[in-house]
Amino acid sequence: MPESSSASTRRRLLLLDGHSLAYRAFFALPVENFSTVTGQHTNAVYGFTSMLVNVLRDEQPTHVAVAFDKSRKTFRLAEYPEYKAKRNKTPDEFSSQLSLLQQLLDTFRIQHLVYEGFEADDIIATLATTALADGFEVLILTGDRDSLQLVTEQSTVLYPMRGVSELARMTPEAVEAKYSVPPHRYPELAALVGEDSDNLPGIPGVGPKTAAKWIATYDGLENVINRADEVAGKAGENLRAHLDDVIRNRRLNALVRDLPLELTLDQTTRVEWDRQAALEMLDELEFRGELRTRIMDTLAPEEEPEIEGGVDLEGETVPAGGLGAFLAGLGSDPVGFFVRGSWGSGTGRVDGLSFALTDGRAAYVDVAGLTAADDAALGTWLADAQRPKILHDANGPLLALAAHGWTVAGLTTDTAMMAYLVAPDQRTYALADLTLRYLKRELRIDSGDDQGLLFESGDEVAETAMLNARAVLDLAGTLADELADRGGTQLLDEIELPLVDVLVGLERVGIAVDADLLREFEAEFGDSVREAAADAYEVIGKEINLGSPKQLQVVLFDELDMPKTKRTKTGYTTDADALADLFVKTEHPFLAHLLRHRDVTRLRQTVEGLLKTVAEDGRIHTTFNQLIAATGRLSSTEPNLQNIPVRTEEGRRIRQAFVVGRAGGVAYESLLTADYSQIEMRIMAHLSEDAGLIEAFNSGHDFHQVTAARVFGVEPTDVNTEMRAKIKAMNYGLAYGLSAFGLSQQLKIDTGEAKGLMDEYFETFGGIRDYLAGVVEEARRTGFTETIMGRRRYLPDLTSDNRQRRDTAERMALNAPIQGSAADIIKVAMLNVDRGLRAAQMSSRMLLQVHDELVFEVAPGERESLEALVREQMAAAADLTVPLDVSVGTGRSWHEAAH
DNA sequence: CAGGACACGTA
DNA sequence: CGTACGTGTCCTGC
Repeated sequence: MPESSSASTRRRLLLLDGHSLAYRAFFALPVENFSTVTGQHTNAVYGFTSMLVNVLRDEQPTHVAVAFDKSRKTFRLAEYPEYKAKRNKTPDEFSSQLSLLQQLLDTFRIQHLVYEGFEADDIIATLATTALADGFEVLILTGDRDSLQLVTEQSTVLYPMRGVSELARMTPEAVEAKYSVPPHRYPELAALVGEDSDNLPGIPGVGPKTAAKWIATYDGLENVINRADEVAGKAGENLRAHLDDVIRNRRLNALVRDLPLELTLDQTTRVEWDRQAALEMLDELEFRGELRTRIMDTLAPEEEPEIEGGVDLEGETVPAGGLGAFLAGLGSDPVGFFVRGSWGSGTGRVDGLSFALTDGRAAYVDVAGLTAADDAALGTWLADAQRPKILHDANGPLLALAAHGWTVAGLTTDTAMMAYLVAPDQRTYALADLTLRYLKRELRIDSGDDQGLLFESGDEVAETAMLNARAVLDLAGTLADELADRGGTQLLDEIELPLVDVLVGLERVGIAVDADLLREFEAEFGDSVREAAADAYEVIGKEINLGSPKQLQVVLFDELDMPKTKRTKTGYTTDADALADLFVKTEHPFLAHLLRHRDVTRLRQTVEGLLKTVAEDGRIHTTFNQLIAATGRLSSTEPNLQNIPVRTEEGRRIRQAFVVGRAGGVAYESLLTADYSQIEMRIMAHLSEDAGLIEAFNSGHDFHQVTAARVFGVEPTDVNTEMRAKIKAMNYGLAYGLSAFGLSQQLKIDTGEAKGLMDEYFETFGGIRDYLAGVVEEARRTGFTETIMGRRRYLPDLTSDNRQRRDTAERMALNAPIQGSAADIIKVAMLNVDRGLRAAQMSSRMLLQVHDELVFEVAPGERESLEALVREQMAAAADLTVPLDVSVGTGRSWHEAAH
């Protein structure tokens, strides 16, 4: 932002030609390197933004505006039908970026404007003229040389050279030096020379040198025209022959300086950005890295936050021995509670705690300084369900507290959780981001006192902790209203919030592994990797990096001259599907060795990754993230235990290393796995109310077989393997928004046949077709999809103009209610199983959740009762029109417990 | 050294 | 040109 000292004396207006700059950027930056996951191209937006940011940073204008062309139908076209006629049709990849660019400017709160029938240049000329008359200094950033006529001592044109990073500073001297005419005569020169890009032909054989000489000799174009008879030579002849063109050129390249614009100069004053909105916009554009930093750092520095009033905190640090008295004074009002510490892998450490109350009081305690009495008092307060506590992203803090020996009751809400349920597509729910977004204030300590922080110990750690606790408290109210508006309160209170404790339990317990066996696998897979590599090298006669797609492409497509596969951004794919295809076509043994190498390398990596995470207790403690998946699923990290191989026997063996463990000197008896069979199709049957599908589930026979029989009109016993496989692929693909093309790819049949198959399927199960169409239609109308438990996912792209974005959003809309309802159901099952285990005072423990599967450790003597409990609670987790079928298996390892 | 691209594991 | 994730490697660009 402009510094206040000079803002009153120095007013500097920056004007940009949005269209010409974006157009330049479009051709300067490779479009294929700039597109979002949804396929929206962004190279023009990127290049424009980069230029804009640099100029804002380097020139520090006090005012700024961007002009765009309205359409090609300008007064110039009306006068001269050939105007800009040579210009190629604007590529669609460019046009779609203009509205995006305007959105970006809105987000950055920068004025932009168009004027029907005129070009961006004319708008700029008008604004520049007004501003100069008003004593402004003017900067014009444009890729259009016509604007050079606007250059004066107070008005400079910045003209992009080569690409988008270098700007030529066109002052009167620079114009004169480059074109040998003063700026106001530049259009006269251009009229003589012509302008290719505007399809304005000039005089044949007359370039800038000759034109400049004439203008100098005769003192301006008017005299050149009047005294054309005097001009000697061939060029003079041509001049006389093309006088009309020159006059027309001059008329057309004169910029209009007096458009009746509604925008006043005052309105172009730079205003501070909404940081959060800017960040969201950059997220949407997938602008990361350097440009993002440059934008945020130079133009929306955190030093100047948009604060709506400070926060009054009456802070204190609780002295040693005084915690009991402090906590007693908290009463039963909700407390914003913040835990300073670290956590992960099923454990953690608490360094400090802070509390914030609605009356403005706040306090911080350092855990290292606690007396035994403090510790006990804190334990009592934490465990008291009648003392309401609000946490932000409670999972980690609860792990840390638990590691200290404290258990928490009375967690009434979780601010990160609420933000997730309100908008599950967000990338993070960091406290500072939410504070900015929902409370419109920055979460930070200011060196000044403008936050109204009354606490002045200079202890930044304590202050920060208290501010955080206060932010949590304040956010809770705002987010609770927001969530209630979206109908998510029950989902929070009855499912997500109680689930936190269950997940903390799973993470703390972990799952036992046989590390020795893992090491054996590591060695074994390592041997296989070396063998496969050696075999591969032998075939091609040299050693390359088999893990490098780039090197593989050289070998496969250049040296071995194999047929090209599907394109990727950087070349041709070498994925397993493509390699398998190539093998069918070429039978080249290199491919077999390469595929083998891929497989065993992958398995070795998986095993190595697991070994690295085995804790001292001989168990692996994954972290279940509850706030990641937009559909409501959990995710698992460090390590991801939801993607342990199972499809191939070789990979499945890794599951032998996940074994039954022991606790408190007692060996558990086995692992038990329980999973829902075809839960997504059952949800589909329930939601679509398709009679045929419901009947298929109630028949008790093999689901894919029964549905295949219906589609093909045969008896179930007459369904062959191929028919079943096709319908199975359909069944699975339905919930993903499968296309005929996708189905044909998967089944390796032609698209016509796949189309026929889909038609036949939808003919048979018309309820499904109607349901799927209805889901998308309703989501487009309401803006969101909803699961059976009321979990919403907002999909604004359903109304996008961009086909690819819209199609993607439609598939998300098809999938979200199905996948999300399945997530709801297994979460309810986890809660009920957990309650059941505690109610029956059983020692068996839940260990893992893998989307439709739960894994348990069976305490001695509890196998039957556990199986009964799990079956009952999983089946009863939702009341659907079809039964929820649960299959159970036990064994001493995850592998053996398969069924 | 960070981060994009690619590949691939699961439901 | 099928949804939802997490992780490892290679390799480019700062």
